[in-house]
Amino acid sequence: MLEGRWKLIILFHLFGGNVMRFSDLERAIPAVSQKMLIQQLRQMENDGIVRRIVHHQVPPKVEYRLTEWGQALCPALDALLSWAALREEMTASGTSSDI
Amino acid sequence: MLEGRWKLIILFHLFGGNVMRFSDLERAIPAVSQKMLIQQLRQMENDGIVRRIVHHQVPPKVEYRLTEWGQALCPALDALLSWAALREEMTASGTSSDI
DNA sequence: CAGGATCCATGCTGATACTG
DNA sequence: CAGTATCAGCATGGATCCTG
Repeated sequence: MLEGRWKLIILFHLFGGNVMRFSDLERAIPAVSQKMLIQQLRQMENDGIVRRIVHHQVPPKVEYRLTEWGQALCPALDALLSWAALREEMTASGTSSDI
Repeated sequence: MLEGRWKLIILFHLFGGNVMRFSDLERAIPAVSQKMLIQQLRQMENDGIVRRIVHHQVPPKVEYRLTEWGQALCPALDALLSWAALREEMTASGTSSDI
């Protein structure tokens, strides 16, 4: 469901009702390849977390946003983030958040 | 941190302060191989999520439990579970929880 | 009982090139 | 712009056998 290196990173960019185009996400996450980006977006689309909106134009325009259910994930991920942050209080190890 | 197929499953068995022996975990999670079980336990030990307690006996006895920080993960995972459960209310798709 | 060691299959990942 | 196709590399996962 949420496995895959990029899912969470993508979600963080989509939270708060953010609507992003494919190229927006590419720019926001420079480390990801197009293949991985589209792959993980498609998976989340199938899982009902992300909604894909195609605007039939030239040039093409495709937007991604969270579904209602996807938005509901927000508090859970916040809890995970604060858990990860809690570690730094206890150990002061400088590695940033990989959940 | 929490990647790997078995981490969450292991954690669920350890929550609530549960103390389990290696063989207990093997029995509780029949699908996991010994190699995977020990590997993921070791990783979580290194990450400070799980504590490993060796009793020097014959036969050997090794117990696993959560660290303080590991216990702190509980509410976050609960949030994830209720999120997953929310799906069934909305879609009624019978697939059980894979997060 | 609680692992360690080894070998092997799979799959995820990424770089690159191409398309409607 | 928003993808698709292809190929290669490495990590992950698993089965089996062995040990203190």
